[in-house]
Amino acid sequence: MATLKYSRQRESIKEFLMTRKDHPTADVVYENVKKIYPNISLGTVYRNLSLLSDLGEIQKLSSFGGADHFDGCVTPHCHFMCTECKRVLDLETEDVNDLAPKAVRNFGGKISSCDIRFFGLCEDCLKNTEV
Amino acid sequence: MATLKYSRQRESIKEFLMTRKDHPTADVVYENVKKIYPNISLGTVYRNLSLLSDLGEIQKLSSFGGADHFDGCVTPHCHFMCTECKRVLDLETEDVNDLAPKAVRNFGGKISSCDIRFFGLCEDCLKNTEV
DNA sequence: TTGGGTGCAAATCTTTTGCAGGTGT
DNA sequence: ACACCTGCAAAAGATTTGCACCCAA
Repeated sequence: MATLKYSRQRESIKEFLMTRKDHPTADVVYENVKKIYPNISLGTVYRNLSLLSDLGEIQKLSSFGGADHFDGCVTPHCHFMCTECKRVLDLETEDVNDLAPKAVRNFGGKISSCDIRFFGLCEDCLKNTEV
Repeated sequence: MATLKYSRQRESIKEFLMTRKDHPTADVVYENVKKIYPNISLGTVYRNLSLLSDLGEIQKLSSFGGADHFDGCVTPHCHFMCTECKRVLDLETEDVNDLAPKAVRNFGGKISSCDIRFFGLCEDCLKNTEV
């Protein structure tokens, strides 16, 4: 069995994610954790992001088109991606994450989670479009 | 300007997608269309899937973890992915796709679409688990 | 001591792209 | 004929993995 062992790299990766309000990609995590552990490798970052995600300590936001994004906040919440600047943001919503599964009809399987994503223009890009 | 020109390959790709209830990946599309046009290349499949998706004639379901899936049905509806067998299915639901955007609070941007995905065990995998 | 963790590099997988030649209009 | 489209292959981007060494328990 896989006994989890402490690693400063994993700790640092998780800490970094917690301090970020945006949702960095593995690459961005790598660049930043490298400031603390210059020898860390991208492979280690991927391995730990994947491990933390399996443990449910972080959330993996699979492909919004390009590279995966990672979210240090695991409370269910919706995400928004700007089709212009590609930024990924959190969204405040009523409790759609609870409601959505209840809207499902005629399904014999078992739903355990749901992921809601919105697309459109973020506030900044909307302003630029109006000009 | 890009004037659209007919191509039997594109036609065949779209036709194939319409006949499928599941949501094949580019690779599966390629393997199947090759039965009709043995010389078709994977690049052409990708180019046309991307083009059709831009035209709004098909729907691209970006990364459920691995390769993108494509859906010949463009009416808004939710999708489900089995965490066990990785199958992607359509789900019948109340009109959450209309409701979800209305649940958003304090957002200054403009939402133009939403994508709802459920995860869990499909009917078949649920049965196998119970055994 | 022992098995998990790491760095490095190579490999894999998915998708995109440049180019020369083919084809619809 | 002109512009778009195709096949092919190489390139690009993201992620995984094999291996020898390192380190926490």
